[in-house]
Amino acid sequence: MESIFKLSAAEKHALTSLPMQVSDIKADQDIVREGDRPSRCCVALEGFTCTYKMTRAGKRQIMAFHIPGDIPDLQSLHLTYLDSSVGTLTACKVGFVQHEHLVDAGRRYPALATAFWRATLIDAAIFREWVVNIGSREAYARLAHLLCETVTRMKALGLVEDDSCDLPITQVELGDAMGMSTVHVNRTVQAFRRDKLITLDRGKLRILDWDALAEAGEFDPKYLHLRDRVAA
Amino acid sequence: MESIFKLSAAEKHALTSLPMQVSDIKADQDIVREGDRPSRCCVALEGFTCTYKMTRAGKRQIMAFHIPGDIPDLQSLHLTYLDSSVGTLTACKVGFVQHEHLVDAGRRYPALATAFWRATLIDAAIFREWVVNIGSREAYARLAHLLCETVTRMKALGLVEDDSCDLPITQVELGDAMGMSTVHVNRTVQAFRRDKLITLDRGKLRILDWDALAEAGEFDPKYLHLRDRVAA
DNA sequence: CGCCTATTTGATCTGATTCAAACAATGTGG
DNA sequence: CCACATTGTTTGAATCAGATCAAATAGGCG
Repeated sequence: MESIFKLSAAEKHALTSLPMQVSDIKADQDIVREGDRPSRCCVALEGFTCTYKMTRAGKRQIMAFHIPGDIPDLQSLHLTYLDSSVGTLTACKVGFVQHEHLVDAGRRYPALATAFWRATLIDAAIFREWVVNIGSREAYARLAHLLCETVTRMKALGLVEDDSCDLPITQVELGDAMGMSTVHVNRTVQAFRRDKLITLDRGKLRILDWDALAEAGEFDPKYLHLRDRVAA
Repeated sequence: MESIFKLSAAEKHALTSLPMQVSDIKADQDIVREGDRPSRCCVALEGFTCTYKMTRAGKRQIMAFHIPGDIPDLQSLHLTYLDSSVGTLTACKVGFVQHEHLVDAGRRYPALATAFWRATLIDAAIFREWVVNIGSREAYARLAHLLCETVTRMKALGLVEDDSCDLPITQVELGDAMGMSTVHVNRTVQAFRRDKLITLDRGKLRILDWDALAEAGEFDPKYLHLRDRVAA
C-alpha cells in the first residue's frame, strides 16, 4: 500500500505485516472525530474518505480527500489531540493500526519512519496548495485544479484508465472542499462540459482534455512530490 | 529556540550547538525560492517571514507567517523539491543549518527527530486551519481568526506584553494571506476598531477585547497543539 | 521639501451566494 | 412492478459580500 516510497523488501514486509484490524464502514460515517485522542491510525483501503471540520455556522469545510493507501490521521502518531475529523464519503474498507506498532516499525526500520514522515510532509504540501487554490483562484480554475490533483493522485495508484475514473464525490462535497456553494459548483461543472474538458456522470469522471484542464487550473504536479516516490 | 518542546538538557544542548550560519536579510527579500533544492534549513531568528506562492495572474498567496524560532522550510529535510518560497516581511536575522547536521542530531537524539517531526505536523495543522478559515469564514471572522492565531503563537514565545505586540505586517500582506483585497482588509480593520476589538497603528497591535475577537473568529487554539509543548 | 510606501475613501461592478423549486436517478417496500 | 421516498443535480431570480478602479491622505525618511 505504501510502496509509493522506495523501500527495501524487508521494509515492505514489515509494513504489510503490521497487525491491522480491518472494518467496513458505511457512507457518511465518521471514522475519527475532532477532539479524539486515538491510540491507532486508520488506513484507507477502499472507498473515499475526507478530512473535515465543522464551523459554528454549520458549514463543513473539507480539507482533504483520501484515496486508498492514504493514512488520513497519521499525524496522530505525534499529535495526541485530533484537530479535525475523518469521515467516509462512500462505503469504505478501513484498517486500523495501533500507534505502538507503527512507532515500533519505525524504530526497527528507520526508512519506514522517514517514509511516514515524508507522507505527512506531502500532506502538508497539499494543504499549502489548497490554501493557494481556495485563497486565490476563482471558481473555474479552482475546480479544475482540484480535479487535476485528485486524478493525478489516483493515476499514481493505477486507479485511472483511459482518462476516466471513479469520482464518487457529490457536488455538495466538492463545494464543501472548495469553499463554494453547491449551485456554483454545478454551474462550473456545466461550464467544463460546455468547454469539452470533462464528462461527469453518476460518479464517473472522464477527462476529455487534460492539457486544457491543467492550463485552466494552473496545475503543476510538482507539489505532490511524486517524483520522490518510486513505483514498486 | 526550539525549547517549546520537552527536551532534555543534552538534547537542548545538541540543538543549540548545531553549526549555524547567521545572516541579516533586508525586508521583502526571498530566503529560498519555489523550485530550489536546498541543502540546508533556515531558522527565523528575528523579524517576520512568510511562506508564499505566486499564481500566474501575479497574485501572491501567503500560506504562513513565521515568527522567531520557526523553521519555515523544515520539510526540505525530506522533500528535496521546495514547493513554495519563503521571504522576509521585515528586516530579519536568519540562521542556516545544513541538513546533514539536523539529520545527524536526529539520529543521535531520537527525541529531537520526534520534535522536528512534530513541528512539521503542527505546521500542517495550521495549514488545515487556514483552509477552513479561508474557505468558510467571511472577512470579519477571517481576520479575527488570523489575528488570534498570530497573537497566540507570539504569546507562547513571550512576544506579547499587556495584550500588545509588534505586528509589522501590512494590510496588503494580510490580504495576500487571507485571499482578500487590500481595500477590504482595511475596511475590516476599521470595523474592528469601531467595535473596540483592537487598535492597530504602524505595526503595533493591541488587543482590546480578546474574548470578543476570539468569539468573532471562532478561535479555538487547540489546533496549535501548544498543550503538547512545555515552556522551558 | 519631496519621495516612497501604507492607509484610507468613494463609487461601481461582478462573481458567487441564497432561496426556492423542479427534475432525475436510485432504491424500498408493498 | 409500481408508488413513493430519498438523494443528487439542475434551473431561475434576487441579492450581496467583496473585488476593482481611481484618487486622496498620511507617515516616515533621506
